[in-house]
Amino acid sequence: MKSHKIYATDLDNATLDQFYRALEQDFSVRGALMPDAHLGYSLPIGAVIATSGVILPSWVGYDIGCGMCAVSTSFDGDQVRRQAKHIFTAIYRAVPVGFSHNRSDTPWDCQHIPRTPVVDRLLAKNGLKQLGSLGSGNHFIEIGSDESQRVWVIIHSGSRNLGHSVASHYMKLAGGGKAREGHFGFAVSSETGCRYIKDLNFCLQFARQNRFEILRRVVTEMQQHCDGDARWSELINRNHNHAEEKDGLWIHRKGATHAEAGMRGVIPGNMRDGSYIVVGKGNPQALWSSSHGAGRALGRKQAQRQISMTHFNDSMDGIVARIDRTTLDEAPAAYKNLDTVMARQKDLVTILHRVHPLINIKG
DNA sequence: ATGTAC
Repeated sequence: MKSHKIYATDLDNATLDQFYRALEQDFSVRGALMPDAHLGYSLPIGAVIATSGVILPSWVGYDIGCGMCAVSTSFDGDQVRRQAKHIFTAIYRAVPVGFSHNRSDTPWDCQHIPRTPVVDRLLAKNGLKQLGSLGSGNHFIEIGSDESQRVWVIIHSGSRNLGHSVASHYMKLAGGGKAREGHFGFAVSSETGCRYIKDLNFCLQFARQNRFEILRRVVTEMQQHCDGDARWSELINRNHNHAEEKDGLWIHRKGATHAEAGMRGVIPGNMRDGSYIVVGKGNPQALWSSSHGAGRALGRKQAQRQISMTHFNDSMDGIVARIDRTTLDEAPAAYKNLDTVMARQKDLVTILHRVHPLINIKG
């Protein structure tokens, strides 16, 4: 078996099998499985695999560049608490959530960023309308307060339909039509491989710009109700779905955060327990990575069946959030314990701050 | 993960 390190302790066989099947591929060199790992398609969520000369769209996934932004602010926590319901309502007016996007294009100077006609077509269609939209599922906006009562704004979102369309396009190309299940990739020096890498990198920038735009809108809305601003120069941005070249290998991270020594990151838990702001240790055994969250304890359907609305309501006491049947599969009880996950990755990241939610926005 | 069509 090739060199690998597993940081998860409660893995099911299906997830472990999926990881080993990926690692067995000829082009796989080394692997790591983060403490929040669970079953995905082709590669588990929370897996990191280094390959030699091959890049696989299915190992990056559909939401290319999905990730986190966080910024601390000069807002006063008590004022935010008092205005929380107003801010909550204002954000839902300013940021499209779920499947929706903006009515008009969001300005973005992206002419200089390389891309192929695949991306150009999507931009000409409605790509720029998607900038500043949140999406659905586990994507969220969190306004919270840390151990020093400092207010943070944290965003989890990705490359929306643009990234999804790019990913689908290249997965079909790689798999000859059957995109999802196999370990189909491109030689990185092939023409198609170069095209995928170019569009992948564009999508990483697009996802980052999407989070910036959401952050800008959230802070603008907060300023209608409170005094303060973001400390923009200290903005953190980390994506957890990408592939990047390092020392001649292609490192695929699918639901895993890049965590080089000194690199800051954000590890979200759930809508009640909030998020950790961390700094990487650059652990080579973990392929310079950490978890991307707490990980799900229950699948979405299972969560909808098992968790009662009463329990969900009670567990969210004191936090302004959308608490109804549409967000039940995002209830705190659907996720693993965040502190257990953090304990398993103490050799991967150092904790800088703990942010507890005041307001949570979901699609 | 994504809206609306291989």
